[in-house]
Amino acid sequence: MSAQSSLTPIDIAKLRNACSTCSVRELCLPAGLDLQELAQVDKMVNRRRPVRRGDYLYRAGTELQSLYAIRSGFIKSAVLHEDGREQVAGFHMTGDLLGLDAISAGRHLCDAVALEDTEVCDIPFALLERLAREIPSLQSHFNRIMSREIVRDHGVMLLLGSMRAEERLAAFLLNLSQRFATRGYSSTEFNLRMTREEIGSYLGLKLETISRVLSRFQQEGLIQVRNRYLKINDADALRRLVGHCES
Amino acid sequence: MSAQSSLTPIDIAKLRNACSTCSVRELCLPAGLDLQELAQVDKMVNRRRPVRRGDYLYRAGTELQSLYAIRSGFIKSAVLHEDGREQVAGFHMTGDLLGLDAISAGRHLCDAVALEDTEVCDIPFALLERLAREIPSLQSHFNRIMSREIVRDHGVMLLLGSMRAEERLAAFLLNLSQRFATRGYSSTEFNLRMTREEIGSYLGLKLETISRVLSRFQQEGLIQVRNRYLKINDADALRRLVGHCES
DNA sequence: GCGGCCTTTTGATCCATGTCAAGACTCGTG
DNA sequence: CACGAGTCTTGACATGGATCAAAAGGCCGC
Repeated sequence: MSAQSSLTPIDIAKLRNACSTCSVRELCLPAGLDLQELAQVDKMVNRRRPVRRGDYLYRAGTELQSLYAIRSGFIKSAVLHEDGREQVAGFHMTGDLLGLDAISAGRHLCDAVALEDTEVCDIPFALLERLAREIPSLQSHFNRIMSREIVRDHGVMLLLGSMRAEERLAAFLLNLSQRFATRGYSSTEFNLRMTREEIGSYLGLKLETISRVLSRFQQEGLIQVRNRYLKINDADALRRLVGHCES
Repeated sequence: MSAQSSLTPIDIAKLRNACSTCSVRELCLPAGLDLQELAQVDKMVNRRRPVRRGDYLYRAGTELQSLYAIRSGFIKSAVLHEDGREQVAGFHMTGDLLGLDAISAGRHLCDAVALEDTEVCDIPFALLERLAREIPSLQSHFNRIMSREIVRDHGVMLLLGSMRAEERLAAFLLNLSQRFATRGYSSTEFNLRMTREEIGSYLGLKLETISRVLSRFQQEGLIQVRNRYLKINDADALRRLVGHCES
């Protein structure tokens, strides 16, 4: 199916570059593209865009133009209630693909805000659909990405529906830890990019509860926290806390 | 793109039949298929399968073979914790497509159990992917279905994360009501297919709470309940209760 | 039609988390 | 360097929903 075996080292380097520089390894690396396909993908994803801390990547209600792959940085997505409350739907980091929920209605249903200076790759959705039509493995991979998002959401539902505050926060920290590890950063030491309030919103808890539970974890020696800095001392203990509920 | 204009009345009848009899109007109706495509879809979806009340459609851990479109009946999907607790992830009725979360890992991650005698259409996933490759509008539609599932999940997350018991139950009843209406049934009078415990699991509440809130709604004249029978007297009041949080 | 099991209702009490409030810390800016 | 806004911590108290318990009602097989 693929002409992968005919790739020269230069092609491979180019491919690797196209993927890693644009954080679409998520999207194209496992797809097994040939040279021509590569050129197409190259064209598609070579539209970088910086988003400064506090700026919106997109807002609820706007038309879906592109999906966005995070090249670097940190973004939260959130739905806004009419009464001003906001519910954080997810935190996204390097390599994550944003905007999937907009495909359904053709317009975004949540806001995406950068929590630190961020660079994304702009992936025009129409172009992606067209390309995926021509490159079956790309389509197949895209299906899996969508499905993975559904699985992730089910995990959050489980967390919100059946875990207590301590369990939720432990699960959250472990999840962050693991995602940093996957990206080559320390799994035990990192800076939170979000406020206690945002964590609380995501976990269905109030900011005071987040603060209290973090303090308790620290007292018990499981972690060290100071403001946004966080160090995990005893990941196993956290895992035991989460106990029977893995997402 | 499509040869739709060349369809004879007979073809159209056949198409309508293929769709309505198998509850894949969800999947194929909006796709604008031509005759040959129709034949292919026909082949794909003409595998019906009955599932008796209490039986599993699939179990967590089993390999993904097919997606399932519900032709009639009622199915719950649930993830099982190691400790035996279960978390209901969704209730599904006629026309719904099940199994999307399995695409990610190639195996099912939750159980699907029939809450009443049910008939589903078996849609081999490999075949669906192949067909979608040949019929762009089918692929496009499938993307939207996946996205819609993500949107639905976000709605549940919002409900679990930021609504109180009364609001959750009101939202749940309105959602059921609306889905029955869409399918041509009464929006105000229907039988619940699930136990209080299952509702509670879905909404992140205990069965006693469900029972109590239902009783309270009844006292206030919003609904009438007797066992599984439910009648909505004042949908507007329920909507006001849910207030600012629409999913 | 009876007996047993599952589901539902309702009451009493408890507890985890929310709410309210005060003060401390942090960081960016004038 | 001081100020002020935003963020975080901690305490006291309130409360929604969980838990425990008992009894009633419905359903199914015999």
